[in-house]
Amino acid sequence: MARPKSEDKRRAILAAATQVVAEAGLGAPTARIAKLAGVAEGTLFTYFETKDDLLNALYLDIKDQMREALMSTYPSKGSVQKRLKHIWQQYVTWGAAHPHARRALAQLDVSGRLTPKTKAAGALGFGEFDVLLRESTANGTLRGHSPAFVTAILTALAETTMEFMIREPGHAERYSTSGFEALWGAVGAKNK
Amino acid sequence: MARPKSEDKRRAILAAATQVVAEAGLGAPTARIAKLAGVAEGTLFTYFETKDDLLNALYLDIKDQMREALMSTYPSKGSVQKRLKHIWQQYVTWGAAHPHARRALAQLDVSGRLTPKTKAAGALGFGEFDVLLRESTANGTLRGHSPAFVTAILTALAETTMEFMIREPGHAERYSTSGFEALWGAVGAKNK
Amino acid sequence: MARPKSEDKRRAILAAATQVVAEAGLGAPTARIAKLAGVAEGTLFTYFETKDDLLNALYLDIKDQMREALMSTYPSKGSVQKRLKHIWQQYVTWGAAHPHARRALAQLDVSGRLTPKTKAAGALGFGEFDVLLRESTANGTLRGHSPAFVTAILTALAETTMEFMIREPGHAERYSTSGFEALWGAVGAKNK
Amino acid sequence: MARPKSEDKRRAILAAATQVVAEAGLGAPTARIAKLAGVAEGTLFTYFETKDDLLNALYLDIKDQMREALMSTYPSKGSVQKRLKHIWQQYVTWGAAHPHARRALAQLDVSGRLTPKTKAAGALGFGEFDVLLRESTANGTLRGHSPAFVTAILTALAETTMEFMIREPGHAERYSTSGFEALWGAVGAKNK
DNA sequence: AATGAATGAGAATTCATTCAT
DNA sequence: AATGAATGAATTCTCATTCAT
Repeated sequence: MARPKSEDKRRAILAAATQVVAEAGLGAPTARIAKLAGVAEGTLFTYFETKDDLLNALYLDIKDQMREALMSTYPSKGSVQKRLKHIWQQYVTWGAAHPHARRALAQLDVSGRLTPKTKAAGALGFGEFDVLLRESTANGTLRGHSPAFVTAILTALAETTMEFMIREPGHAERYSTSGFEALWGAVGAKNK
Repeated sequence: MARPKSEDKRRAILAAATQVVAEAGLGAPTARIAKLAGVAEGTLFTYFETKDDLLNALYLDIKDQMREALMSTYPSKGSVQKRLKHIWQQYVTWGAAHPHARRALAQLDVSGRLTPKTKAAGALGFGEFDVLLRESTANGTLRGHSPAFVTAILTALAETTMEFMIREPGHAERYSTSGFEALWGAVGAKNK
Repeated sequence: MARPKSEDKRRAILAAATQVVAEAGLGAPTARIAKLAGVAEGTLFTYFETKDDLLNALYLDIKDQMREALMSTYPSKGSVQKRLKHIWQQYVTWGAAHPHARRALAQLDVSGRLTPKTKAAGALGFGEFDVLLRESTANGTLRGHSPAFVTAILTALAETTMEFMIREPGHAERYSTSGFEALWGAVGAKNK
Repeated sequence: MARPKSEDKRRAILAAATQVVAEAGLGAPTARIAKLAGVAEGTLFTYFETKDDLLNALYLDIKDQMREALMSTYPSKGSVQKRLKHIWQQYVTWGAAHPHARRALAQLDVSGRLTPKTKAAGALGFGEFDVLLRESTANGTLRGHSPAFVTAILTALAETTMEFMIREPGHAERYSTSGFEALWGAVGAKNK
């Protein structure tokens, strides 16, 4: 066989795309991405047929990284609050540490260039966390909200929190804590 | 002297831009905006020197509309919760009723094409609401968060809530209520 | 109104396209056509939306010129042979005088880039000549061939003749005469 | 020594090229030809150094097939008309049976990508037919036209005839006959 | 001021050809 | 020899902006 497609190159292109999209938006030239990735302009298209394909793959890739960060050390046991807190911690830590990924994700999310399939695949696979949500929302530990609404609130508050953590790194720790308190106040069972 | 610039045309362009940006993103051609506004391609540029100028003006314009919706009937008196709830109600009602404006705003917010000046001006001018925030965060009625953080949380939860209100119009009322409860749980003083 | 579209520019583009297509085939860059026409690359596309549109317009334009050359002095009276000879003379004279147009036409004809509509429109409008053909093929003056077949034969022999006229300009006259004799022998009523 | 080049592959590439060029013109990607031929993209270039080389080889190959069809059963004896008719029959039968080859040939002929050498080689080698032409044109049996002109007329009328045979297969036989009558009328000695 | 044609610098993508495997 | 990934110049078309009318 001839040279096989290189996983390294694929990763380099995705990494470059993350940065370039974060910095310059979805209008960023594929040429710039290719250059930053260290491949020829045409090579990008042997790995991703079109720019939209690249964008969709990028979305899934970032979601994968995020999922890995959130779920790999997820504790199956412990109170709802404890498990939720774990997710929260991992999430904001990851997000604050990967501003490019976060920003690219934000652009992609509102872009209208993701296929329904991509959106669906991106949402999937948070496994045990989904279980936690379904159970807790059902039995009232997380009020009576729907799991989707709770996830959306979690995401929204986490994004907000990360924003502040990045803006004021000195107070990152404090924001993370405040953020979680806000989340728990928002969705945790009403205290008597 | 020649004809003075027409305020009508300016408004038509902004309205068209709102819709086009909402539907097609920031990459949407100025020609499309001009056409929808019913003016010539070149005319757009006598009202806004560059596309970025238009985008910045659009951001401020939508923020203005939002402000008008939130603040025009703002009650100076009443409990913190009551006044906050008023803001909330106006906000999500406006947002659910103006999906184009909301979507355009979301695109603009993450675009990197707004000048710091525009961002600042957009945040300003919520007048009495700012006072409420500053006082309440100071005296503990709204926990100890900074006013900026509280505003960000409010915005984030409201956006999330609107999303669901638009997606499931039949349950709009319920989402609005749940959303406010979440907000109050998140930022209201800790119930003993 | 602003600058109106210029008929001169349209003609310049078509003329340039004729030459460039004749010389370099249908793969010829639009940039080269624009340059030869003395307009900017983008301008070409304000006159013809796509390259295919240009090609179709070019086909019709050349056909128009041809039609003009063949039919403008067409004699309504006279024998079938006389009228056919007139067409022949005009045709080969025009063709030998416009080698670029002829060559471009040949490329377009076999290209598969002409719409059925264009092909149909190009064939139309040879008016009185069509009448001549229909009548003469019906009454046997032109054997029993169908009008379409006779036209095709006429075209094929004319093309061949022009080829030789251009290749050996010194014998142009003689080829034209020989060509017509061949045509008349091919399609004229069988001599007793 | 490494594997010798395979004649099978060479033929597969030429066959694929015939079809692809017929269907998509000379602009057709070499990759598509290679794929249809069942070889790798790069392999095509070990058999033909450049695309133009392939195109020139293709032209000669199709001409060879044609020659084979026309000349293999050529009767050395018989009247001029009889021998000419044999050529005609073989020609239009072959052409109607190989539309791809015919169409590819037409594209190549007007393409400007054939070298003079190729054009010359393609015209050569019709052996005894050339003899027939030279003698008959000289002694007046085929009027006084030059052999080249007669060949061109033959080709032109045959192409036209084939077009109609393919378009209306039900009348193929009739067109073949009519076509030859036209040819004989065109070039046969003037009937007294 | 209003118009829309004109401009030309990109943009995404294609493709003949090369070359590592 | 065979493969197909890699290359980057070339291509068609778009679009913000300018400018003649």
